[in-house]
Amino acid sequence: TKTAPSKANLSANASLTKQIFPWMKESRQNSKQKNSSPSTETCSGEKSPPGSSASKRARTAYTSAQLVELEKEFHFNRYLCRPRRVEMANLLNLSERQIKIWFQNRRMKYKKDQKSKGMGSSSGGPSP
Amino acid sequence: VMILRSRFLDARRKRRNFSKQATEVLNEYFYSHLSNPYPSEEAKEELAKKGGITVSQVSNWFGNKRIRYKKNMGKFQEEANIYAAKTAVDATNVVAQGNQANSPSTP
DNA sequence: CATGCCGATCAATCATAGTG
DNA sequence: TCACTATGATTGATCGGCAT
Repeated sequence: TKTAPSKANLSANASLTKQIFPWMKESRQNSKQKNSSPSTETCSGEKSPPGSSASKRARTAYTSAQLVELEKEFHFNRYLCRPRRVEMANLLNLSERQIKIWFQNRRMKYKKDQKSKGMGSSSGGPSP
Repeated sequence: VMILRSRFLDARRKRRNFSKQATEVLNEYFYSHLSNPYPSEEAKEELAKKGGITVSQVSNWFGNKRIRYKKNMGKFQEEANIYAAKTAVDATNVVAQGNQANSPSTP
């Protein structure tokens, strides 16, 4: 509570506060990051994996309209070709990178769903 | 904003908290591997079996646990001590274990 | 050497269950 | 009955590895 920043200063281990293992540290965006610099980039403008400077990785909430289009396209093709990706990007006002990532995540979700549906005997579990 | 509330029919609606048994098994593993709380796929399957939940649920649990633990370690102190006492595995140096009996430096 | 995909995670957020 | 917290699930986006 109280948006106390408290970046966790181990403050020694008064009682038995184990330790601060690496995974507990500020993770992500730490090791390295590729950045675009050359000219001819495949993707549209969006080419600066965050980390250091601008465009922080904000969880842009896609509108239902965008999701409907993406979902529709996914049912048509689980994989997108370059040209199509460009179209979608302009149509939905999203970067090619975002479209690519959305499809990637969607495929993973699809695979997960297929798995859960594969099992479950006749009268599956969650049936009230 | 209001345009996005189309999530009113999401799947994450009806949620049930895990059984005491499941929570027990998960916490036991988490705190006994606090140095590296990343169970392998096999370990997840075993935890899922012991807790009577799915592997995905085990993954979700560890994902949430890790983030929430590091976000506010102080809040879990008590819990940590309780489970830390139960098990001992905690191999802060599972990797070091190998070289200890051999060459100290990494070739 | 660049680009796309996969698998695992992260991190923010949603929606509900619990608690006082 | 209500505010606030605890917690399971969803998902946009990143990281490392591998294939093309």
